[in-house]
Order: sequence, then structure tokens, then C-alpha cells
Amino acid sequence: MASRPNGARIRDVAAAAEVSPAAVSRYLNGSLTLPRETAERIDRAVRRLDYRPNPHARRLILGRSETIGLVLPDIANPFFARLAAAIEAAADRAGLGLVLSATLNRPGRELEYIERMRRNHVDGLIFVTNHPDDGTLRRALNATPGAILIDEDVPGAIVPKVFCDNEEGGFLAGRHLLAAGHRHIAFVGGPRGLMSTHERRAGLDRALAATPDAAVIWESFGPYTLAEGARVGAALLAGQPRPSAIFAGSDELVLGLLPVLREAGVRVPDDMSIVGFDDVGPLHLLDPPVSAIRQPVDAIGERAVALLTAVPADPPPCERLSVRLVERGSVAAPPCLA
Amino acid sequence: MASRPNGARIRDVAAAAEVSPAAVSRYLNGSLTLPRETAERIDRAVRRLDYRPNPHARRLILGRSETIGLVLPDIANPFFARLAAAIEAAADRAGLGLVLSATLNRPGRELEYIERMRRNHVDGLIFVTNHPDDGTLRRALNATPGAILIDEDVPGAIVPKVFCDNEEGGFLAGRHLLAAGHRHIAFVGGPRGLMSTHERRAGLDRALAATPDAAVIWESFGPYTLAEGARVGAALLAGQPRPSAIFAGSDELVLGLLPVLREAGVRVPDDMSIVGFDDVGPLHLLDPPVSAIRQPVDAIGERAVALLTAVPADPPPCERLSVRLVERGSVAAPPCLA
DNA sequence: ATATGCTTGTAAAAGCGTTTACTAAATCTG
DNA sequence: CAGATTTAGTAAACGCTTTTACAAGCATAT
Repeated sequence: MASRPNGARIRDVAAAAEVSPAAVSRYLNGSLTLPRETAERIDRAVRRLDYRPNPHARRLILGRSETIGLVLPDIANPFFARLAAAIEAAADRAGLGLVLSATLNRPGRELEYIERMRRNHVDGLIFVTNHPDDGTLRRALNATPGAILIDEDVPGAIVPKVFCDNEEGGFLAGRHLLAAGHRHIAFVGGPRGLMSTHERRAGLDRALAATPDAAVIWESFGPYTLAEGARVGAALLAGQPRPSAIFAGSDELVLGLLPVLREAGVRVPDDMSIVGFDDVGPLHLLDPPVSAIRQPVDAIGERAVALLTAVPADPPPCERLSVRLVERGSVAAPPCLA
Repeated sequence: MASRPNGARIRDVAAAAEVSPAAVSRYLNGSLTLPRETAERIDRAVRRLDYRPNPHARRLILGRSETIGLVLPDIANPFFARLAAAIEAAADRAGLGLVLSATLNRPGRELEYIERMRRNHVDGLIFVTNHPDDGTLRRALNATPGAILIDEDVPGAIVPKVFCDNEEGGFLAGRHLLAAGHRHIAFVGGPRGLMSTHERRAGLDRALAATPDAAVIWESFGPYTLAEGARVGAALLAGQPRPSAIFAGSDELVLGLLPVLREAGVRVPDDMSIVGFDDVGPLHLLDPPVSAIRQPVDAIGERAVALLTAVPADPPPCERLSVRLVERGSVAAPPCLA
């Protein structure tokens, strides 16, 4: 039916409807109202030829691509995968395409994508970092409007931001542990210098502050990975005095910790309580099911896309989405009280 | 430095190097060799102006986008997320952008993407289905070259394909269970009508065929999901006679099964052995660590991109990538022999 | 009769890199 | 030295849509 392999062009429609290409374009885009009869001729031609504007020509003239970029450390990581799913869904609802890029923490990858955005390859960028910034990223971000930051901050970047309420999460975890009777708590944090690490710790401290004999007696900082969880588990068990509960900064850390504890004969929650953060992994399927602070992943994706398509505000908004504690079976009274 | 907000254009470079835009284009694309002196003038201008071709203009004239599309059911699913990571990495190495789309099994989404490819929005499509095809997808695929199929087949689609060796996987699982002494085995498959389901079952049968008293005494078919795993677990425990081992078609199924077994007081592997498939989830962190057939996810991604960028062959290749059994702690002798 | 305004459009330019076809000059060949 | 070939480029067309600026025709108001 269609004469050309790639579908009809606007001028085919124009010819079929016996109007000019400009008329078709303007009518279709609503910048020209036409009498019923003419409009119907165009509509019919569009349907008959199954016309769709060539996106490349459109992007060239419009200078935008109806596409956003998602830059994150690693799509295979369940937390980022969930985030990506939420963002993809939100972008799709907004009629936006999504191009994906994993940095795998290779330096320069993030900057490369900012550059791509500056050159209008994409209309906007959703950025997920998980390493401290030496100022490079901040400068690049501030020099190039159109990016937004989610999940983790780049200090000093003046861009819209969407984070979960890390401090509240830390507080919730701390209060929960406290209520169960724990006084000696381990904080297994993310990397030093990351907002999430700092804030979760601050929230934990706030919770503990009200109880004089409660304290963080052990802490560690490192990547939010499985391997780090395993490493930390060993170190924690080797130390003295041993805490009775752990607040870990990610699902992955918990997943890494658990087998080490089990191996060492430390039972959860009888000998050691544990609270995770993120709650996107199958924490409910572990033995015991692990309690965790749940991040509102879908909402973060939703808001990220909304902010990207919204008119820029000054100063750019920084949204804090609530977290909540999901109680399962990994917290009990400390052994001394049992 | 750059006079325009979006970077230098080819004519800026041409002006700076005192040649024509055509000369710059052809020199940069290797279709014109120039004397050292002229070439250096252009190189210098390119560096000084930090020139990069406008991708939209490039795509318009070239009719291709240096971008491929990845269409999969759900990026939040760990298996697909791993696959996406592998494909993203391979695409990146090949200098290709990746646009992501999750179908969430909405009908029509897949067709929509094939249509987009036909209109040159993307240069190629990597397709991951997980539902039986009624012929619609086959027809669309065959009518539009440039897509490839991975992980799951669309019967009759004449396109390059990359699958793991499901049959071998089923065989490996069956042989392993047999070797441990099991004779009464449950097959927890994916949906009926899916290649993976069929082939894994066939491999299992082949393994059992050599042993007269060994048989699949229970089977189920359903989505490769957690919820299905839980459902099936309950059904399986309610039936009589009870098998001594389960071969489940995905990590998710295992993850759904496990808590149901535990709840029912059925110990793994003492009372029930279990072998999974995929091995991308944290199977090694479960209690007990679960043995599984490991899919070569990275290799699948790698080959998919390679096939997409290769010159089309006739007939299109169908690659089968080897799987292997990863033995952990979820298989033991059946209780009757213990 | 002239001015004003609306309706119904259209022509042409803009957006930018690539390719085709071609020229002018230099070098080589016989 | 005539003619062939190579070298070193260039002008113009191409891809397709959108936008700007404008025009013809008609009705209404002054």
C-alpha cells in the first residue's frame, strides 16, 4: 500500500489531501484550524497512508527529542532496576522515550552524558550517582540545565532533586531497634561522603539520643554492595564488644551480611537483630524475613519525570519522599534480655 | 568560547579551517583524503571548537540512528535487569545507544516498537517476550527486518535468535537430581506454549528416560513469577504422592516456593531437593543456598548486539549458548534413602 | 468607497550534516 | 606536448518537518 519503504511523508499526505505540506503540519499540530471538509480530507489521508511524522526530521527542526536519558551506576543492581522500571513507566506515560546508560562508576561517563544533553541529544537527564563528587559533576551540572538528581545528592548542584527521607529512615530504624530493647547498635553505612550515608546515620543518632545508654558502638562505611556486606559481617563479628543489632544501609549489605552471620552461628533475630534499607530485594523471602526501611521507589521515578517536564523553578525544588518501616522477622529483643 | 549555545556546527569548523563544509564532512568520515596541512587545519578546528556532528541532522540524512531498542517484559525483574545490563554494556562497546521499553505484557506494545523500527527510529530491536504468540508478533517480525529475538522464541519468526540451551539445562538438572537418588520429581514450569518451558521439560525427560523408575510425577505451568511459585508450592504439598525434588523454571519460582515449603515444615534439602533456573538472583544467599542452572546472561547480551550489527545472514542464525549447573546446598538424597 | 478583520490557506526558509556530481589544477604517460 | 589520470577540493541537492510571513477572498463596519 505505502509506496515508500519507510512510510508516508508529510508531502504524500499533503498531495493526497490536496493541500500544502505546511497546512498538514499546522493542522496536525493545532496551529491552524480548518473547515470541516478540509480537515476531513487530511484526516482521511493520514489514516489511509498511516502517516507518522519522521522523528528525526522533527527533532532536527524542533531541537528536542521527546526522549530523556537515565544515567545510573548499574542496571543489574535490583534497586536501580526498580528505579529504572518506575522511571520508564512514568516516561512512557508522559510520551517520552528513555535512553539508558550505565556508568559502572567509570569516571567521565557522567560528564559525557551531560554533554550529550547539552547538545540536545536528549531533552533531559535523570541522574543517579553513587560516588562522592569532587566538584567536577557539580560544575558540569550547574553549567548545563536540564538534569535532575535522584536518590543521591551532588552537593552544590543547583538542579531539581528527588530523594527519599533518609534521615527519617534512619530515625525509624533506630526507634524500632530501641523499642525492641537494643542499646548497642552497629551502623553499616554506605560510602563516606554520600548524602544517604550521612543522613541515615544522623537519623539513627537522633533516635538514639533520647535514650542515655543507647549508642552506635560500631560502624563501617563502604559501597552498598553484597561483597561489602560480607566483609563487614566478618569484621563486625571479630570486634568486641559485639552490638546486638545492625542497621544496614542497603538490601545488598543485608544480603551480604546474612550468610556470614549464619556461618558464624549467629542467629537472626535471636542473637542479632537487623534492619535494612531500600526494601526492593526479596527481603521477605529470606530466613528470617528481614525488616527494612522501604524507599518509595515508584514515587521517586514518578516525581523525577514530573520535575523534568515541569517548567524550571527558581530555586529548583528538592523533594523528600517519605519512607516507612516494614516490619518482618529480623528484629527481636537482644539476647541479654531474652 | 563557542558562539552558539549548542556547540559548533560543521560550517563553523569549515570556516575556521578555510575549507568547505563538504570537505570537513568527507574528511571526517574518511571519504576524502587530504594533504597533511589541510587535514591538520581541520583537526585543529574540530578540537578548538569541540565540534561534534548534530546527531539529529545525522540521523535525518543517514536514515539511521546508531541506537538500538530493547523491548522486554519488565526491567524490574532481576533476570531481565541482568540481561539489560549485559546488552547495555555490549551496545555501549559497539558505540550504540540503547532505548529501553518495558511492555509489562500490555498487548500492542511490542508491535508498536516494531513499527518504530520500521520507521527508522532505531536501527535494530532486541526483543524479549515472555508470552505465547498468537501469530501477530511472528507476522510483524517477519514483515520488518532488523529485530532479533533472545531468551524466548516466537515460533515461525525468521529472525536471528539467541537462546540458552534450555534442553541441556533441563537435562543437567534431571541428571543431578537423579544422581542424588531422586526418582519422583516435580516440574515447575513456565507458561505452557513457551519454548523455554517445553525445552526444559524435554531435557528433564531425556535425563530421566535412562532410569526406568524415575519419572516426573507432578507438574505445573504458569508465569515465571514469585506469586506463581508460592501458589504452586501450596498445590504441590497438598498433592499425593509427594515428589522428593523440584526442578523450577526460574529463580522467581524458587524464591516463591521456598517460604511455602519452610512454612509447611518441609526442610530443604532434607525433605525436598530443589534446582532452579537462571541463577541471577541471590540464590547463593538463601538458606540453604540453592543450586541452579545458570544462564550465560552476559554472553546472551553480547551475542545479541553482535548479531544485530552483523550483516544479515540467510537463513538467520539461531545461537544456543551453553548453560551450566551451579551446585549449592539445595540438593540432597531423598528422605526415604536418608 | 475604504478600511478592518477573519478565514483559509501557501511559499519559502530554517534546521544541519552528508552525498553526488562535478571542476580546476597538478602530475604523470607516451 | 597532448592527453590521461590523480589530487584537492566545491556547489548543490537531499532528508523531512515546522515556522514565519504573507496573500487571496470575503464579510463587516465606517
